[in-house]
Amino acid sequence: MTRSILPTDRTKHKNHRGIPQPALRRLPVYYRRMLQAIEEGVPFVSSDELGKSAGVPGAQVRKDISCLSQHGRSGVGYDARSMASHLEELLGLVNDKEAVLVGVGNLGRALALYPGFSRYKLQIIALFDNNPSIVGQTVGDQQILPVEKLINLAQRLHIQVGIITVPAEAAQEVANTMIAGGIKVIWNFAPCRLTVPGDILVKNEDLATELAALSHRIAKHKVVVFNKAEREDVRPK
Amino acid sequence: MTRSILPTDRTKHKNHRGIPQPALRRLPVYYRRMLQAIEEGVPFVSSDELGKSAGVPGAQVRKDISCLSQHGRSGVGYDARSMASHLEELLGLVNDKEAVLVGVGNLGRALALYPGFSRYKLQIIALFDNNPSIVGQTVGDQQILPVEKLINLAQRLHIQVGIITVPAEAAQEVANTMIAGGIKVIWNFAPCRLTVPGDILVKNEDLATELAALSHRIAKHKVVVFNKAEREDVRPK
DNA sequence: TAGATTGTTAATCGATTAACAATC
DNA sequence: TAGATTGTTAATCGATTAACAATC
Repeated sequence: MTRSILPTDRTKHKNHRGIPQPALRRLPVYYRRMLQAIEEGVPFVSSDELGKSAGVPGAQVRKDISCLSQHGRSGVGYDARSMASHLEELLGLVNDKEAVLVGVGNLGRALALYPGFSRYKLQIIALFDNNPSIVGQTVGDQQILPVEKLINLAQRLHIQVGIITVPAEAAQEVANTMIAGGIKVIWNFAPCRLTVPGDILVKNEDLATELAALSHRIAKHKVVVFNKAEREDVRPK
Repeated sequence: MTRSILPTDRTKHKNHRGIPQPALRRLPVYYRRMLQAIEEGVPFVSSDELGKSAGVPGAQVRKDISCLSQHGRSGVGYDARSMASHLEELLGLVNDKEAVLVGVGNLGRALALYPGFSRYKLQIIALFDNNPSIVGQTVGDQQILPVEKLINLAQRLHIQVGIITVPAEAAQEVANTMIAGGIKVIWNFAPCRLTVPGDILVKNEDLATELAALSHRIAKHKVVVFNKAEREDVRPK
């Protein structure tokens, strides 16, 4: 009888990585639905109702919420107020998150001025660019600073988040600079993968890739619609 | 013996919905990697190499590519040129896709000027807004038109794609207008779900939701990093 | 031939959905 | 009590990974 501390150990690490990704992406949708309910003065929302906002069945919603330490009331639904504040906590929407943004082109400008961010407590506290002709300009009420000042500023203010909105070619170098400045989370809008140390969290937001995938579906979509019409034509009576 | 044309028919509709979503989102990444190889003059790329760009193992890449009608060469890899042009075809990057954009705020402006789109043959051929103070202005070389002109223009030019970059409150109405203009694919950047007929394809690009999910991971991330450091401190020797 | 890498099958993993007793 | 809706288990579905014979 060999004592085995080998892969044979099949303990299900149920919350090994916490909430599963797909569920995590639905929670903000539930959160918004709850805010809506509160605004409308509706005190409870059912799982089916929540499911409609996210495009999933009620069973999925109940599963998602079951990994929270939050409970609904049988026959009634989920308490909008308590669920909303619980989700706020869980999603970290109550924590201030300070960010710097590098690359003040059109996209950078748009993000710097996007009102949705401050609602979720993401504050872009400094803008950087390496183009001398725009350094010194202001966006909103913020001056654009030269990239050379990034490391020092990020370190001094213990910035957590860096947003990259430069062209793909420059993205890796900007990432390196951010990391040198102690930034731990990078939100990358450049269409490329970044190489980073293991303790850095990178979230890619790649519009070009999204468009390429969408493009396929557009082509496909036309065919489907066409076939549908064809079938209707052919159908007797 | 009953002839059954019922749900009992378990034919595996392998390509029922064509390429699985997750694979579809990786293909553009492979495509970009192939372009890079071509540029570098490297004629073949292996599945492991492709996997690195997408952050998946080589086996996954081979699986993904196996649903294309494209084949690699054992012991060598995939031909960069032939694979690139095949992916271009499959993803519909060769087809011209004409789009209109409604909501010329900062984000709309950024998208209208985004160079990545034209590379994939998405052409934004008209910009609309309902704010009289910006109607008539130009962005790039395009005039901003009043929304009232959308239906007519979309119908006349058989526009396929509509891009929504208005605030959440206005998004549904804009979507309705687009649909009335015969638009079949909607790329929605407003943080809300749209209600549309079944033959309309909606792709949501919801930055606020992404941020909320990211926010959770930021909070989580700090804990993980902290624990790691803790463990290192505690470790003997 | 020897070495590398494919295409594919089978095993694993994880997420979605259906169903229903428990509960308000 | 009757009706509605939860929380959870079991069944299903689909995607990822491992492994390896076939092939260049």
